[in-house]
Amino acid sequence: MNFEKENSAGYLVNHMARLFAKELQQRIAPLGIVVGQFPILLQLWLKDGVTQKELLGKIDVEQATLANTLNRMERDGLIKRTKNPADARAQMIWLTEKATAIRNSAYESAQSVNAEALQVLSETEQAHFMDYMRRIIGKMRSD
Amino acid sequence: MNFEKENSAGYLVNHMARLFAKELQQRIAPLGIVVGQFPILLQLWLKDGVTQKELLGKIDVEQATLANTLNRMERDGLIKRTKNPADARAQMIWLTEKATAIRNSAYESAQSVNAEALQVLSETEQAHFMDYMRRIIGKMRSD
DNA sequence: TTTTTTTTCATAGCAAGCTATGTAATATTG
DNA sequence: CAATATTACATAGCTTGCTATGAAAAAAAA
Repeated sequence: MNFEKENSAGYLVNHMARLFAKELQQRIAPLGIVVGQFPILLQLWLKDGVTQKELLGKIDVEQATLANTLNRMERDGLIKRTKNPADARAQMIWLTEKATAIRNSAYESAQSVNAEALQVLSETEQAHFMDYMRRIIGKMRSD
Repeated sequence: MNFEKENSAGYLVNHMARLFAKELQQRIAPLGIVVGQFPILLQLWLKDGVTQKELLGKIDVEQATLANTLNRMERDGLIKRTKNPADARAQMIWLTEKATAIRNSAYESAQSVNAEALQVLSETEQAHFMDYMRRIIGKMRSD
């Protein structure tokens, strides 16, 4: 029995993910942010002043991962946290000026990584590729 | 300007990779191995008694990552290292009995993860999906 | 009201990945 | 041969992710 990594979906998926992350990392480094902060920023750019719980519902990582990343974001001056008057356990998470200022540049970085990576596929293929990923993710999260 | 993560290839790729890893992790845990060791084992099952350099050439991680993972594999009794008589800097890496014994079970675990994940795609779609990933990876490694 | 359960977040501890840098052995060059 | 460069691997230090567990506040139940 043999097992060729180039024929293993899991292997390719993992490799591809690291290449995407590495590329994005390089492009956003000048903005003073890192890849793990990206999904959180995306959500906070849509709406801040939310609790960690609310954020967690929008982001596909575990609670502990989010908590740790938020700590680093606070350390890096990207977010601030205020008390929630309605619930002493929860806090409200707010973007700083620094974080709001880089929004468009960050969007552009991500868009350009995506566009360049998918450049090897035709428009139709790109659409299929995205569709396949959404279906696979949908399946895997559910079981 | 808006940015929907569900429309971002990079986001989906990252999410999918974590789902694959999590799934594989669960299935190989009983074998006494973890996901990061998997690619290295795959290669060593093909051919052991190699130097770290040789291994590195077959595996898509950085040298430091490989060195660290090899240390944990040695700690976990999966590999042993012997001196290379021809070059005192290099060592030869050998699988232990424990590692060779789990080979087929490990293959099966990975195959089943792949098969179940891709189950949501038709045979043709699966082939296209793999092809797309190989093309994207090929593009991204080269620049 | 007191007790118990649940909720919200934090922390500990680990793996896996990266970049940057160190170290000893080998190869090359002057 | 001596000096220098390169090679093979290790180590330091960080981020991102996970599971498991703890702690305090809030909610529910007794």
